[in-house]
Amino acid sequence: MTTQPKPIRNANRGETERRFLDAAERLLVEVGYAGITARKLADEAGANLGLVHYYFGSMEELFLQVLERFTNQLIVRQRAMYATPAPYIEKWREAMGYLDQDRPYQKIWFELQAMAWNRPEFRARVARVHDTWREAMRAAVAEALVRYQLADGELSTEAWVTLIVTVNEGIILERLSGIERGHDELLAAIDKWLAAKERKAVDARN
Amino acid sequence: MTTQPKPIRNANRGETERRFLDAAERLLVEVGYAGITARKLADEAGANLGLVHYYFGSMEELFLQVLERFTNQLIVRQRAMYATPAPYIEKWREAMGYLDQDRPYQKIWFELQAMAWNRPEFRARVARVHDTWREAMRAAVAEALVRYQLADGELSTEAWVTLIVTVNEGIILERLSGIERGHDELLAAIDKWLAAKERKAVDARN
DNA sequence: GTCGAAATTATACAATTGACTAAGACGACT
DNA sequence: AGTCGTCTTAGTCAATTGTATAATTTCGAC
Repeated sequence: MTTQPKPIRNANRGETERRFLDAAERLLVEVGYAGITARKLADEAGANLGLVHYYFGSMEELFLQVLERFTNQLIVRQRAMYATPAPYIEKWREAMGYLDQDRPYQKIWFELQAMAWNRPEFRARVARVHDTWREAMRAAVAEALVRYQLADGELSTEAWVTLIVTVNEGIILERLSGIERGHDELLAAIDKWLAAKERKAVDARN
Repeated sequence: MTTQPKPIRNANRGETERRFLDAAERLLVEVGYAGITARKLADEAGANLGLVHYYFGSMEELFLQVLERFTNQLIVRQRAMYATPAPYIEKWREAMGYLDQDRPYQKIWFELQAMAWNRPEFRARVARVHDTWREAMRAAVAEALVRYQLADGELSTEAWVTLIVTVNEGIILERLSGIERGHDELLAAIDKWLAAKERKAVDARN
């Protein structure tokens, strides 16, 4: 009896699949989803065209796996960022750091979303990711509202989350079209405002 | 001597061109830019395939004209909205009305933007439209800041404009993926906040 | 009604597309 | 070394693509 609990597969399978998914992400950045063909993809992955069919069955399925893998990583990162006990301003600053550094990441994410606008199955996944993202934020924002004495203001936690998320998305969207006007100014003002709140919170604690 | 100042063209030329551009917009809503082919387009326009080449030369040129025409209309509407002497809250409410009613319009605009992410010529046009949009807003926002006693707050006019624009874009983006969570709540809170400011402004004037 | 330019149609074409298959290479096991 | 399933390759296929062109129709000016 073969004692292997699972059927042995050649070590290369996962490796090659990964190369395809990586290549797809690079091409999303370089040419956008509409410009990706099976041949370009195989070329970029340094693999044979036939493997697209062998591993994924179709381009549709491949894109779906790209979406799955990418959004999983996205969620992991978001959760890690918001789950720390650090005061909100630190999380905000980390998020703004991503906003500046991760341009390719953002291009991938928005290309996937644009693709999803016209594919119900993809849309559902994108919607779930958004929900998960908001959920990861909510506790941190709720905490911040208390810490910064905003809890009895005009905006509920849910409204604050919406405000924060949409501003972020809007900024990314504009940057994809080469628009940066006003971004730094707004973000600097928010940072300054948060810093003042944080200072006040620290003072009150002493 | 023929006294026609311009060579006579069949009356149908402009009409047919318009049918193509209209059809392209409908298809942007229905299937997205990546799903538009010359044949689908001719079919949707109720015209012959050959006319795409006859009138536009190429699909690229056709899309460019769609972008031009659409953004021109967009700018006209934005300018008209912000150029009135009405208090800011009315303009805000009108804009929020568009946000709810003009879903197809938004889909067209975002598809064109997604298309532009990977085409420098399109990107430049989109960037210019964004600038023009902000410009149209700026005066109205600056006025509002005075009227609502926010002029000496933490945010400059430019920062306020960025905030307003990005929140709008973020909301539209989320809705394209079927996400509506928190939108109404945030918008209602903003409306309430603006209404209070407006009331105060009217009272102070009496 | 005839003429000629403009508009429209039908058709053709080369190139590219996603999908598929048969044959061979590889690599871990006995 | 031999075996067997996995992986990889090269090549094929029908369908679709954007573009082009030749033939036809339309329609206002004369």
